[in-house]
Amino acid sequence: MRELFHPDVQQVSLASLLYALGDPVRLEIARRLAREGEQSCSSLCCEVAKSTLSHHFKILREAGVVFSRKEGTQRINSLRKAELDQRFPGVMDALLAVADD
Amino acid sequence: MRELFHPDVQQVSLASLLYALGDPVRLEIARRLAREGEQSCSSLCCEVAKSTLSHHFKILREAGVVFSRKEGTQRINSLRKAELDQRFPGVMDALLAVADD
DNA sequence: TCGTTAATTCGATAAATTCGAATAATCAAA
DNA sequence: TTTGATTATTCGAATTTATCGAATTAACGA
Repeated sequence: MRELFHPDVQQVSLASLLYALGDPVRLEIARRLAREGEQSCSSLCCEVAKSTLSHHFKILREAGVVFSRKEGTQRINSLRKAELDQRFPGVMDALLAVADD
Repeated sequence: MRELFHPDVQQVSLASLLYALGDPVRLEIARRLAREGEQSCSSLCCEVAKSTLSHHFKILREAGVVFSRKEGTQRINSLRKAELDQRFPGVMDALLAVADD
């Protein structure tokens, strides 16, 4: 597995961030990473096919929402909260404070 | 022109709101409505075809972001700020405070 | 080296986006 | 009331994006 691209969050637009979070599966992933801390893709799995989940992680990663590091056969994902807070003050806190649907 | 559907904002999910705002054109429309107040579709026009703009307004409307009322041949659009604030406390304020890209 | 596990890539199908052209709705002037 | 101008929506086609299952890649451990 080659290393994955992680953008500088300063270069990410607000529209890109909202696009990444504007999907129920991706928003749920972000919420769980915020609440439960870093974890693998498979532990975050849900109702979609694993290839689709991989696609969702790619979008989250390329929007600067998550950081993924290799660990054995797994990829451990974490929310880039501090960087997002700096780039988009108050946004993630407000989003994460909204009650689940 | 028949009347348009406007959902109860209480029924709108956060993912739907973020999906609606997760497009550069639609985000710009919301920002301008917040900054400049209500206005017609055409005064908000931009780089996209008018049929595309009409589609963007439909998405914003169905996500509870904008309210559109008829006025002559125009449609006057406004941001449903108070209702959004009640449903998603702090979210719109944080988003609108982010500097333009 | 063989399995096992975890995740990505590939190829096909389904769904959404975009555009220009055509249509609809409203108003104002003749 | 009919005609023309303005504004916005709807339609149909082309492009792009999303989703799935199958195949592949990568890393580990027996």
